[in-house]
Amino acid sequence: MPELPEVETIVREMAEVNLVGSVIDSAKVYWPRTIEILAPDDFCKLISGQTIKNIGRRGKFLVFTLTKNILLVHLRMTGKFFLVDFKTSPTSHERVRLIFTDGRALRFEDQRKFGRWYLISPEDITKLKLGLEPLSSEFTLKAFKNCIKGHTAQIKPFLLNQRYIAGLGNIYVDEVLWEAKIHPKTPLNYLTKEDVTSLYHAIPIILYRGISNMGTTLGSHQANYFSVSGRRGSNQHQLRVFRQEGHPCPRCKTTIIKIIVAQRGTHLCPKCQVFK
DNA sequence: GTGCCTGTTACCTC
DNA sequence: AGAGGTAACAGGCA
Repeated sequence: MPELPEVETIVREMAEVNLVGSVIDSAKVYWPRTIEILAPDDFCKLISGQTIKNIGRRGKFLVFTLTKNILLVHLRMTGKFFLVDFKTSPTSHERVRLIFTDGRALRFEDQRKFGRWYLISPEDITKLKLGLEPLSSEFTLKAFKNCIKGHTAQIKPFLLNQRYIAGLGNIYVDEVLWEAKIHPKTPLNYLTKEDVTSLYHAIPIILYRGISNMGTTLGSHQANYFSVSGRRGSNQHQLRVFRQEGHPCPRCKTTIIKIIVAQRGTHLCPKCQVFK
């Protein structure tokens, strides 16, 4: 669930609640496999005493710049952060907790246990196999064309692959392809020049919309996306095709259908997005 | 209870 | 290169 807009919302909210500048007093690990690379004890020892100098994002990774290290967090399916008082007891899905010297604590909940934390040295951030940042200045039409060049894969799995463009997941890819009027199974080498241009423009449009709506929170159950303060996003009300099967296409009123592409549920308008 | 579905990614084989 | 399958894991849902 958390894709680029959700992660970006979390980053911004962490700044709003003045997490930058906080000093980590200690850490607790309730599910060891959340911590990659280091043994949980070593992780806790190493991170204790460090100050959060900055909080940013790279693709779907949260990037905490600490005094000595970089902390990368990937939320995968159900990872969530909450700011609590350090006295609050851990919840059943709490996997890691950072306790700050001011009495606050950052709780990491992750129902499905796929979320991962990586405490690395600053140099190692370059080892992330991530492609273009779609909302940065590096995402030019030229760079986009260049990253497509030579590939023959279907467009949807390509857009989901973080090594080419970083940050898109199943929801936003379906929305992008609807916006650009491209069928999800279209091979990259079949895209016209016009297709590539509309795709290039659709990506930031869809991502910025998601961010301005503070992310997508589908349904009501707990596994969903919630921001650090427990706020829901509202982008689910702006989805044009994702989980809209049976409803009319907002553009042409044709009934939205759901198919499977690369083993992923895929939503599209069969009239706007014709397979060529 | 049973089987199927789910927003992510890594790893494997062909 | 890319397609397809499996796995990690838990819970909702019919």
